[in-house]
Amino acid sequence: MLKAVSSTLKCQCILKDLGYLIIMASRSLWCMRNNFLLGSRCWMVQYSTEIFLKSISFRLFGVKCGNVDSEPSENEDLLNNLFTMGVDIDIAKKRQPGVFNRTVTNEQDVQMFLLSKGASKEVIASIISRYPRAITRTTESLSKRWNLWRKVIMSDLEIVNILERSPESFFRSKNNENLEKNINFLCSIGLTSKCLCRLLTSAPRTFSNSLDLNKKMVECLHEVGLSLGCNDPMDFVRKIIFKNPFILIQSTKRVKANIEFLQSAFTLNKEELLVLICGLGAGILDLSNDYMRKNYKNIKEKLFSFGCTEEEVRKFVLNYPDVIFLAEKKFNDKIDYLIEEKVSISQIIENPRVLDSSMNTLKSRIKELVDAGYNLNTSNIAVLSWSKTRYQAKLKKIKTVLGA
DNA sequence: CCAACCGGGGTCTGCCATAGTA
DNA sequence: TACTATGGCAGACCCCGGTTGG
Repeated sequence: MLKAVSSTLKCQCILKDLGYLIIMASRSLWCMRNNFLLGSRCWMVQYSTEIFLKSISFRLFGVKCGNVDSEPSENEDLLNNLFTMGVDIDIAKKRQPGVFNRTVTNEQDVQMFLLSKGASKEVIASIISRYPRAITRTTESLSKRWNLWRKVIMSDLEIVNILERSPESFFRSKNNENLEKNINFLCSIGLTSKCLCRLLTSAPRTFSNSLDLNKKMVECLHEVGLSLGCNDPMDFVRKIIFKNPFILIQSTKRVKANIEFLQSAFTLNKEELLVLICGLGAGILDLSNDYMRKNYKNIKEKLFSFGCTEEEVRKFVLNYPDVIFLAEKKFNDKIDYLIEEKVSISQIIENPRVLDSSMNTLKSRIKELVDAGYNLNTSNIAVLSWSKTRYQAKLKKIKTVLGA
C-alpha cells in the first residue's frame, strides 16, 4: 500500500517535472526564435538556454534524491515557484541569500503585479534574479510605490523599462513615505516636472535615497554656489541637477573633491569655476576622484609630448571638459590616430569636439574624406564631429567639387 | 547656403560595507 | 544574529541639430 502511494507520488512528481521541462523547453525555444527573428541581444539567447539547462539539472536532481537529502532550511515552494518563473536561482542566491531563508515570500504576487503593469515574464524573471528581495514586497506596498512613480513618469511601460534596467532602484526600499517626501522635496526646490522625469529615468536611485541624503547634496551644492558668489544659489543648484541628472546619486565627498580639483588644476577664479560647473563641466562631477586626476594627468602628458604649452592644454580642457571622461587608452589612441592621418595637434586643440566621435566614426570618415581627395591637414576637421546627415551632405559636396 | 558655435539627449548599474533592526 | 536598508564606490562617450552671422 505504502509502496503504491509512494510510486504514485513519484509518478506525479515525474509528470510534474516533465511538465516543467516541456514548459521550459518551449519557452527557451520561443525565446531563441524571437531573439533570432528580432535580432536582439545574444545574451538573452544564452540566458534562456542557461535557465533551461539549469532547470533540467535541478529537476532531475529533485526526482532522484528529493526526500533523501533535501535541505530543510530552504523553502521548496519558493524554489519551485522561482524555477517555473524562470528565475536564475544561482544568481539570486549569490546576490541575496537571506531571501531564501524566509518563511514567507510573495513571488507570485510580485509576478502578478508586474504582469498587470505590462512586464513580460522574461523581464520579471530577470528582475527577480538580479534583485531577489523584490519578492519580499507586498502587492499593497508595490502598488503604492508604483503610483508614486507614476506621479513623475507618464506611463507604466516607461517604469517597466526602468525596472528592467535597474531593479534595485525600485525595490531596494519599501519606505514609500520617504519616496513621497523626496518627490515633494525635489518639487519644492523648483525642479520642473520634465526635470523630475528625467531624474527618475536617468538616475532612479535618487528616489530611493533617504530624504536626508538628497537634502545634504542639495545643501552641499547650495553652499558651493554661495561660496562662489552666486546671486541665486538655488538656481545654480537647479542648473547643475538639470545638466547632470546623476549628481544626486553621487556622494558629497566625491562632488566636493572634484570641484576642488577643477579649481586647483585650472587655477580658476570664482566666476570661471561657477560657469564651468553649471555648464560644460557639470557632467564630469560624477567621475571618481582618482579617475579624474589620472585622466587629466594623462591628457597633459600626451599633449606636452606634442609640444603643447600649459596654456594650450588648459584651453583645450576648459573648452571641452568632457574629454576627461575618455579613458587614457581611448584618448591616446584617438590622438595618435589623428596625428597619423596628418591632422596637426593644433587643429585638434582648436576643434576638441572631434574627440567626441568614436574611433570607428573617425576611421570611416577619414578614409572617405581622404579617398575623396580632401586634405585634412589644410582643411577643416570639424566635419569629423558633425551629425551623420550633415556629414554626408558635406561629403557628397566634396566629392562633386573635387571629383569635377 | 554655409560653417561655426553651442547646447541638448541618451546613458548609470551592480556590487560591497555597515549600521540598524526584528 | 541573521537579515534589511541604505550609503558609497568603480566604471567611463557618442551623436544630433538649432541658431546665427557672414
